[in-house]
Amino acid sequence: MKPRINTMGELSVAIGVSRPTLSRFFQDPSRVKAATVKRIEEGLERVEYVPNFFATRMNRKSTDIIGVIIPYLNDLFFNKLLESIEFAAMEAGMTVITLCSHSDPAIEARAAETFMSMNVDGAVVMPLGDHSDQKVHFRLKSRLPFVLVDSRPNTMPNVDYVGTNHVQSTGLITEYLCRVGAPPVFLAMPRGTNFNALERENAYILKSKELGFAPEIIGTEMLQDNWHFEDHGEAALGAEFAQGRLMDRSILCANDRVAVGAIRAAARHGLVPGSSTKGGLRIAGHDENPLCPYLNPALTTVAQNTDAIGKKAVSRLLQIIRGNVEDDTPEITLFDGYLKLRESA
Amino acid sequence: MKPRINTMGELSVAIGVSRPTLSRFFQDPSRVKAATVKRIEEGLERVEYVPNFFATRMNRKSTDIIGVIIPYLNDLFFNKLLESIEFAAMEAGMTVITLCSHSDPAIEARAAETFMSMNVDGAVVMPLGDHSDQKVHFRLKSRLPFVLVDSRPNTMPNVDYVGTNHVQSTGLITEYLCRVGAPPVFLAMPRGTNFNALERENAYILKSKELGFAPEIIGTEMLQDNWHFEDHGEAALGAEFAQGRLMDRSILCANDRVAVGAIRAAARHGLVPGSSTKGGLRIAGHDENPLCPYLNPALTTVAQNTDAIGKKAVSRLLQIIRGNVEDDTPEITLFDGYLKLRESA
DNA sequence: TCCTCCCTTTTACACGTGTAAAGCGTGCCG
DNA sequence: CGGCACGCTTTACACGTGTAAAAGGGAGGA
Repeated sequence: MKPRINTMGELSVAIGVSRPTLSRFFQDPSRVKAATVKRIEEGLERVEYVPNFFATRMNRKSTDIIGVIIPYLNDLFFNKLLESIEFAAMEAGMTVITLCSHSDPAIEARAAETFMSMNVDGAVVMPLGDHSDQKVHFRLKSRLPFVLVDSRPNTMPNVDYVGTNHVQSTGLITEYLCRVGAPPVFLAMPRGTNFNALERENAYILKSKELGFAPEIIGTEMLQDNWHFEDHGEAALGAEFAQGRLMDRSILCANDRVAVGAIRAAARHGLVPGSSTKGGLRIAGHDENPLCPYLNPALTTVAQNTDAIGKKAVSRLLQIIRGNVEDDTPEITLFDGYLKLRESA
Repeated sequence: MKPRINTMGELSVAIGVSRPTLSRFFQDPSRVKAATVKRIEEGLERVEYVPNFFATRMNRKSTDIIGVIIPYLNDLFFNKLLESIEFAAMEAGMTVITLCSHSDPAIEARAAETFMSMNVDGAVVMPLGDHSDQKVHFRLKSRLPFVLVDSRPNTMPNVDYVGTNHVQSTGLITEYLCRVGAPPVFLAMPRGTNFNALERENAYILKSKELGFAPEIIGTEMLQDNWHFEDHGEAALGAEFAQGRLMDRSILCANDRVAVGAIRAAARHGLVPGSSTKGGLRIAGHDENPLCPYLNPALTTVAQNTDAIGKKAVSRLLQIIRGNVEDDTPEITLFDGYLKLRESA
């Protein structure tokens, strides 16, 4: 076992280089002459030393940390977004610390406090649908560079935001469904749960006017008492099928998890949604949840460009952090969705 | 806006309470007289102050942080495990910091260094199947309380470990499949990728000897060049179906993600695996991935007790941290799996 | 009125590293 | 050989909080 060394001071006597030089070395080796770098690196080979994370961050003007808040862990879509954010931040040399709200506004609030107490350089927040405490977001915004991602309360128009253009994305899939069959019915989320679902619903109505068909919307009420989107989709569409309705229609779901439930409802009624069957049931979703290709039938959907969203969120944050902003006008960036045609529609 | 205060020193003059008393208050209000607590709390109402996370952790003997390493983000099973760990740690008053390996041993190694530099009280690691650099785990183990979770290299028998008893769990589903139909074929993972899959394969062979049938194993070779377990399952079973084989057998898959692919392969060949069809194709998995109930058909599987595993990992870690261990014998805890009977088998 | 106990304040030092300023040694150039 | 620039060392102070020891103050009891 190598001898263990706890402080930079001990290390400096152990390898015969002054402490300030070591400090510069650990921050950026190029600030130290090559020969000295070699001597330090050889010394580190013979010894067990790790600089103290807290001590280093306490004194730097910048902590090089980006805090990310994710709403819950049981949804691969958010994990994909998180992955994209983490890679973008890694590339920029930032350390990412992720905290999860676990569907609880109180936990989200605590996470925000933790980030403030850490003096993170900036924060990326994916909110809890309608359930976030907006005071928490305002507080974060007032204290540090802050970007909202994925969804946005309509009461916060003055915050940097990166997301999907739901008018475009929902319009795209609506047009597609009209092109290959009868105009779709919209399977919504219950009221008061999810900004994105409501935006898509409105985009669907808009597109229906443009194309000249009468919008039909189901699933606006909560039939289930739990919070699983899949169960909501299954219950809402199942109720229609039970009355013999909609069995040969196109169903556009507010998101993929609702669509998963819709497909289950179809299976229970002996129906197989599909693009190949002429004039039959079709089901489409929204988001491109990673499990879409593996469903039976594989789910046709509109992909959100999670890669672009994550990259943009990080680059915008860095722009604010580094002060490369002429004015403090918040920037709203919306990426287009793109069709993912599979078996279900 | 409330006036912003940056240090405990400023706060102490602002509300007229000495700094050491404030320090005690923030660590544990019960160590301060009730009247003083009230005065401090009233003061905090009028002022904007957050204690510095780094400064507090630097000087305490204990950082109250548990570090968790998760192998990748695109698998809900690990997220479920993480959720259980986070709740258990939260209940114990610990802060959890999670870092993701993103399938890359180098990133995993960096995460381990980060935890060591943070002086976390302990670390929970879910390894990268066969791909973790074991030196990293040994290094962590030598420096701090350390528990391995979910999977374990056979070269690390002397480390605390919490997981599932695969002999029991695989035996259970094997027995079930034998009870309701012909003895199952085992759909394995390619060699050199996954300790758990191999353990289950061995458990299957063991049980086949006990029940007196000849084990049949497919999928030990990698047909796909990518790393998606689902694609492996689809390719391996699809190759059998293409030859007209196994179309009326029970298929026991090494895990649920492989089973997802197996179900896809069945669908492509016009087969519907199911428990209801007499003598027909059956497909079963292992793990109870959260998406199992939403597949078509819903996947029969053996659930790992993720809740118990997460709780035990945290409680064992706390036991080591608090020194409540008589000797340093590593503790191996294996929980039983339990059947989740659904449509597919 | 005095004593005692409890909680607070005061004072001082500690944690491990960042960072600025001044002094020193070395090698290069003319 | 003298001068200069560069990079290192030395020295000193800073960050924000933990923590220990000693001194102070107020309430309660005798």
